[in-house]
Parts: sequence; C-alpha cells; structure tokens
Amino acid sequence: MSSSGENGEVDDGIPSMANQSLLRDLPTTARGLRTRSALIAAARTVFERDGFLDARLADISAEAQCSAGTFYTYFSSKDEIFAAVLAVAQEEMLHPGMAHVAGADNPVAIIDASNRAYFESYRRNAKLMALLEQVSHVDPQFRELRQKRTDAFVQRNARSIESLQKRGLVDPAMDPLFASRALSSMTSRLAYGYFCNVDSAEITEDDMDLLTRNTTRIWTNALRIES
Amino acid sequence: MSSSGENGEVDDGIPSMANQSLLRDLPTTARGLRTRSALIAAARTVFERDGFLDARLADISAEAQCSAGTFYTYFSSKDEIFAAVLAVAQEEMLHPGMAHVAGADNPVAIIDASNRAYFESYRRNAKLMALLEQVSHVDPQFRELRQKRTDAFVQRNARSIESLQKRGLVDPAMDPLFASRALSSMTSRLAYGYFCNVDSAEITEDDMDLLTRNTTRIWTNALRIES
Amino acid sequence: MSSSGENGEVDDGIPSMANQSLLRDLPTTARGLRTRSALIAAARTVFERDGFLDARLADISAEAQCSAGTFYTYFSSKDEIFAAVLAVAQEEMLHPGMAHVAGADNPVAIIDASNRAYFESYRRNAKLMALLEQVSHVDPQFRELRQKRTDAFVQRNARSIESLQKRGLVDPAMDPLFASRALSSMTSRLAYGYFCNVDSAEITEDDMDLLTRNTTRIWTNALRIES
Amino acid sequence: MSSSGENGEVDDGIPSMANQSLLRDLPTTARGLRTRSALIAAARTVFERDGFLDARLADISAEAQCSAGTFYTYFSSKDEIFAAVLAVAQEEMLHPGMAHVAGADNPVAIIDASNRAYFESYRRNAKLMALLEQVSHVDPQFRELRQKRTDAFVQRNARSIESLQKRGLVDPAMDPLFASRALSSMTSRLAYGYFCNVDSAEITEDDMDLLTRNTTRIWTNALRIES
DNA sequence: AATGAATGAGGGTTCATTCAT
DNA sequence: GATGAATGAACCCTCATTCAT
Repeated sequence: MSSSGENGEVDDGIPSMANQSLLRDLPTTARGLRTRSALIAAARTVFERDGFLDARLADISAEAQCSAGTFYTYFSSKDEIFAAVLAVAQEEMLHPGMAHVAGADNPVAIIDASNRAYFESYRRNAKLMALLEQVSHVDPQFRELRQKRTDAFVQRNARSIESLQKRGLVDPAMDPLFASRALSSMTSRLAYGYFCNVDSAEITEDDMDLLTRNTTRIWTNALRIES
Repeated sequence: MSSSGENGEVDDGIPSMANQSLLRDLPTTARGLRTRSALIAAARTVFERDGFLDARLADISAEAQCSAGTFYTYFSSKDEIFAAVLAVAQEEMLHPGMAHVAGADNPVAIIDASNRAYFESYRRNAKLMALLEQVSHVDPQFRELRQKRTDAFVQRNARSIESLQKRGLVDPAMDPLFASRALSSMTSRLAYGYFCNVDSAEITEDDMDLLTRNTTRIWTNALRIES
Repeated sequence: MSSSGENGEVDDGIPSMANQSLLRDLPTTARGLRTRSALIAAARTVFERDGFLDARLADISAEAQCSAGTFYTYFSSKDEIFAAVLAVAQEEMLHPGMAHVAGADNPVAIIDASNRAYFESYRRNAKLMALLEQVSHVDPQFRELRQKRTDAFVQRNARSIESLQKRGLVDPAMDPLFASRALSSMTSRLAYGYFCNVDSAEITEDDMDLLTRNTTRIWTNALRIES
Repeated sequence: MSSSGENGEVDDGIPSMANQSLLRDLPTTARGLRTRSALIAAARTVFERDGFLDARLADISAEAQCSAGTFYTYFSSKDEIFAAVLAVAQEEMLHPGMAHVAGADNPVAIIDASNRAYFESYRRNAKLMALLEQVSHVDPQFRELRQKRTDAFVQRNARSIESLQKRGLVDPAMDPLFASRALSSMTSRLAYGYFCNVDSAEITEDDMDLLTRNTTRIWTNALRIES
C-alpha cells in the first residue's frame, strides 16, 4: 500500500508521468545524446529555478551552452522538454529500487513504511514535485496526465483497503475508494506543504520521523486499524 | 470548527483573501464606481473562462465594454484586479450569513455541519476556487496570502481539537496542530477534486450528502471521536 | 469589349481584385484612418521596391514611420495588407472613369479603344501589375482571386464576340470563348512584357500607338473583322 | 516554326534553360554521380510538390536520402540545384526527338504541327512548367534566362513569318516581330491556363485536338494565311 | 474619466549554412 | 564523400502599458 506516491516506485502498471506520446525518437549519435541530455538537465535547472512559466527556451539553451536553434533539434516546445525532464527524473528515481516491506503482514507497518518512502522520495525531489504541481495547474495536458496517475494509485490503495476490510481489520462502514482518495490527497498535500515551502536542507531526520508517525496515525485511526 | 474554509465565513480574525495592500482607494464619482464594478465583474468572467494566465487585460476591458486605457484608471495590473475580484467575491459570500450549529455541544454534529458548509460554499464558487488554486501556484503574492489564510484556519481548528482533547473526547496521542493541518488539507483537496474537475451542475444533493458523511467519518475516526 | 483589362474599368460585375473577406473593419478615428492609410501607402512602396516576397513587415512599419506593433492594429499578415493595397489601387483607378467609345457601332474602333485603355492603365500601374503577377504565382489566395477576375473578363468578351458573330461580323468558325481567352491572354502578356521589364518612363506615346495598333490588328485579323 | 516552345526541341541555337554558368563541374566518382542524380531527382519531386519557395533544402536532402551536409558537396544554393533540375529535364526532353513536319511546304500544317508539339510537351511537363513560371517571377536570374530563351524563339518565328510574308502568304501589314511575340505569348499563356490549373490526367486527346485546332486557327487568321 | 491608437521589449521559431567526425 | 548536429541571423507576433485627445 502506498499513500499516493507519484514517485519512488517500481513498475506497477501505474502510468508514467512522462507522456510517451510527447517524446520523439532519440538521436542516434553520441554527440546528439549528449546535447539532448545537456538540454534536459539545463531545463530541469531552469525550471526549478524560475518555474515553468518564467522559464524561457533561450535560458534553457544558454544553460545547456548551445544555441537557441539547437533546442529545436530535440524538442519543439516547453511542454515537450518538460515531459522529457519528467521521464529522466522517473528513470533516476527507479534506480534505488524500493525496498518492499519485508514479508510483513502487519498493516500498520506497511502503511508506515509506505508513507515514509513516499515522504522521502518527495523530499529528495521536492523542487520537481513543486514544479509538477505548478505545471498541472497550468497545462491541461499535464493536469490530465497527473490525474490519471493519481487515480491509478488511488485505485490500487482502495483495493488494499478493501482486502483489509474483508479480513475484518478495517472499519466496515468506511468506503474503501473514498478513504483511499481522501488519505492519498491528505498525504500528498502534507508532503507539498512540508517540502515545497521550505529549503529541504532544513528538514531533519527527526522531522521526517515525526511527520511519518503522525501521518500513519491518521491513516490507521481513520481506517480504525488496531495496531 | 471548520475544515479549512477559505469561504463562507463571518469575520473571524482570518485574514481576507484580498490583500488590502493591493487595493487602492475607491473612485469618488458614481460613474467611476460603476466602471470599476464592471471591470471587476468582467475580470471574474474572463478569469473563470480563460484562466488567470490566458486572460488578457484587453479581454477584460472588452468584456467590461470599456477601453484598454480605462483599465489603468482603476487597476495597475492583472494581480491588482484579481485581488479586487477576490475581495468582491468574499463580500458576496458573507451576505448569506453562515448559520452556526445551534447551541450544539455534539462535536460530530459540529464537524459535519462545518464540512457541509465548506463543501457547499466550495461548490457555489468552484470556478473561483479553481482559479485561486491556479493563481496560488503561479503568483507568489497570492501563494503567500493563501498560505497565511489557510494557516489561520488550521490554527483555529487546532485549538478546537485541543479543547476537545482536554475534555477527553479526542485521541490523546494525536497532535492537534498536525491533525488540523492534515484533515484540512484532505478536505480542501477533496473539494477541489470533486468540484473543480466536473461541471458543478452534475452534482446532486445525494452526492453532497455522501461526500459530507464520508468526510466527517474520516475526521471523527481520525480523531477517535465517539459519535 | 475589353481585352482582359484587370484595371481601368467602372463597376461592371467583375469581382474586385481585393477580396473583401480579407479586409477587416476600418478604424473609427481620424488618426486611425491616417495610420492605416500610411501603412497601405508604405506597403505599396515597399512591395513595389522589394517585391512581395522580400518585403518585411518591419520595413513597412518603418516606411510608415510607426512601430512594428502598430502594423497588427490594422492588419494581421502580409496577405491582408496586400489586399488592402489592391483595394486602394482599384479605387484610385476608378476615378478617371473610362470614357466609353462614343456611340460607336464600329467593332474595330471599340476594340482599339479598349486595348488602348487597357495598355494605358497597365502602364500607369505597371509596378503594381508586376507585383500582382508575382503574388499570383506565389500565393494561392491571390492566384484564385485573379483567376476569377480574369475569367469574368473573358466571359464578358466572349459574349461580345458571339454577338458580333451573330451579326455576321466575325469568323463563324471561331469559338467565341476560346478566342476571348486566347486574345485576352495575349494582350495581358504583351502588356506585361512591354511595361514590366523596362522603366515605364522610357515609353513614348508613339510606342503606345504602335503597340495598340498592332494589337488591334491581331484581334481583328484573328476574328476576321473587316475594318 | 514553333510557337514559343521552351521544350521539346532539338538544339537550335536557342539558349538552354539551364544557365551553364550556374553549374559546377560534375563529380568524378560513380558514387558522387549517383548522389548528385539522386539530389536532382529529389529536388524535382520536392519542387513540384511544394513549389520553389516552400521547398526546403532539408526536404530535398531527406527525399534524396542523404544528409543536409551532402547537399553542399554538389550544390551551393536552391538556385543552383534548380538550374540542375532544368538541365536534366531538358536532356530528357531531347531524347524522344521531335519529328519535323515531313517535307511540308504547307504553312498551316507547319504551324499546326508546331503548336501540337508545343502543347504536348507542355502537358508532359506541366508541373515543371508551372514551377518555371513561378521561379521566373521570383528569382531575377531565372527571369532573365527565361526571357532570353523566349526572345530567341520569338526571333526565330519572326524570321519564318517574314519569309512567308515575302512569299505573299502573310498579311503584309503585319509586323513579323510583333506578331511573333504576340502569338507566342498567347500560346504559352494558353498552355499554362490549360495544363497548370488542372490535373493533367483529366485532359483527353480530344481536348488536345480542339486546343490545337483553335490555336492554329487564331494563328492563321491573325497572319491571314489562307489554308 | 474615457478613449483607443501607438509603443516596443520580449519571446518564439525557422532554416540555410558550417564543420568536426 | 558523407554525416548530421550546431549555429545564429532573421523574422514574426503578442500584449502590457503609455499618452495625446
């Protein structure tokens, strides 16, 4: 079970944040790949620094130390390079590989681990998450993409809740889908509030522990899971 | 107690959504007042139709049936007229006057009434709320404004929770401020999801009942309030 | 009867060279009208100097002594201002008013007068005609426009030929429509060759006489009209 | 005698459409020759499809399945490859070899055969002819080239007319040079009108017969040649 | 107060041409 | 010879803002 986890997950049937349809073929030469990567890295820097709206394509080219025209060799719009930034970020985030909660059949432990993983991933990518939040309020394409992805997580968590319910471990009066939606919303919004309004460096491990513990308590109380 | 209620409240020490510092003196003549009102109404129409970003000042003037120059007699930027739109909206929302839950000392009833009032206000102003959401992700000034306002609600609700806790009606292990933040976040996000992604007309009274009931259940479960 | 006469004609049911659909509403203020006229005059100057293709909108604004942005207050493209140039040119060309061949029932005299009028109009507007020739080979919109207009002239002349034929004054073996098309083509191409490849100032009245006489002779011979 | 025949002629002292000065030395290797040919064929395809102006060098390279850089190994501009396209087209058109009108001393038959040959050549190469028309209105270099070539045809035909005139077979009042210019203009413009505004496939043999017969009739009438 | 034309900085985009591999 | 990425000048277009009337 995961809170709403846009990140930090192994492949799981959840749609990727980076709409494949937005991405064109990769360049064939090494030089081309290098330039394309430089542009994506530059874009991430500029986006995180200036926000999606204030980022100018010229800034991105400049940051990537190439000319304005080169941008168009690889991307045809801000949208397209943003999709590429997301795609790369996602790849990076997959690498660490999420430790599954070892053989646990303890629902509280699962929820707690899941929340912790979510918050840690969010913290590591706080700037990108803030960006994503902005973009999804600005660009209908990404809004929809994000919606779909969130829905998929919500569905998956709803099924977990339902199964716990059948085992008598969760408040039978609770609508699993609604609970999933509500608690996922809560968790992602908390993460946004905690990590996107401050310098992430200021957050200590104790803060993380507390945040996770408190969040988990709300989840378990809300579902009436006995620990 | 109110979920996070940006709207539908009597004056309560909560900062207004419309930063007073953004607003200049009102015009003196009747004609001036009329033009100013027309501009504000036009701005709301255009903002709700096109979004904050895509709204052009020329569109607003046109919608208000005045010239581009006239705009600057009353406002000096998109920000400023947006603040004015919010101020007017807030005034309007005060008029109906919120019925307080009559003499009730039943916490569940209070939470339920509060959630219902919040959702109904949200529904009535769904387009404006969506707009506010967008703007607060786009314009730091409004982001801060909104943050402050949300914080004030969270504080107030935290005090309510704390007082219930002292009376032994709420889980003593729960941090009142955290719970307030989490549940407010959850509620506002649910409202956004329910009302800002669909045509509000499609929502029936039954939907509203269900939404409120489910939300209240999560609140009360989370706080371990016995009904 | 007129050769193919794109110009120099009173209203006659022949479609205007300037597609009305391309033109927007005129500005209301005197200043606006002045600026618009300045832009059109500047456009004509620049078009005639540089050709349609090499004319840049910035050049036109500069020539009209206004900023680049002002162009877009009145026109939205090179096409649109070119249509306006044509419309103004046409108005100007109407003013002299074509003297109809006084009461003549002499076909040769009519043809001769018509050819002379055509050539004189062509000479006066040689640069514009050359421009039109260029544009109609470059812009499908104007190509079509010109085609329609030419067709209308051809039709009208064909009817004249047919009527002479019925009176026994024209070779009965000649297809009137074909003859009209052929002779109109010939005349306009001759005009182009004579006036658009040289400085019009070099052409004497004697040249005009000779050109007209020779052209008329081909017309009358071709139709077997006896003089 | 030929109408104005830009095509379909054996070498006759008429300047080639492809200015030799525009063409550089041929490549030495077989591979080089192949690439060059592919580029020229591709250019013709692209020019005929998109027009001279809208054709981009990148499109031509792509169509020729070579890189953008390779283009510059053989040509240095759009002009230069267009000249090469014309040169190749001319070579191709020479191969069939034009049947001369067998021993005929009948002027009408000669004119008719000449017109027919012209129209047929025009029809076969309609797209290229339209292209040429466009380019000569766009590029001064080709405009001049075409002018020279047309003049040579006009001169040659003028001499034929003059000789018929001396034999008493042509209207003595007609200026041979003028008549040649006028009738050549007419014929080429008719051809353009007939073949460049429609899909050539729609034209039947009957259409060709009629066009030729009508054209010849205008020629012979105009010159007062008795058949 | 109202007008609406004029402004021009600011950003996007194309594509012929070069050049290192 | 061939490649194809890189270049950057050139141009287009928008729209918040000013200002003379």
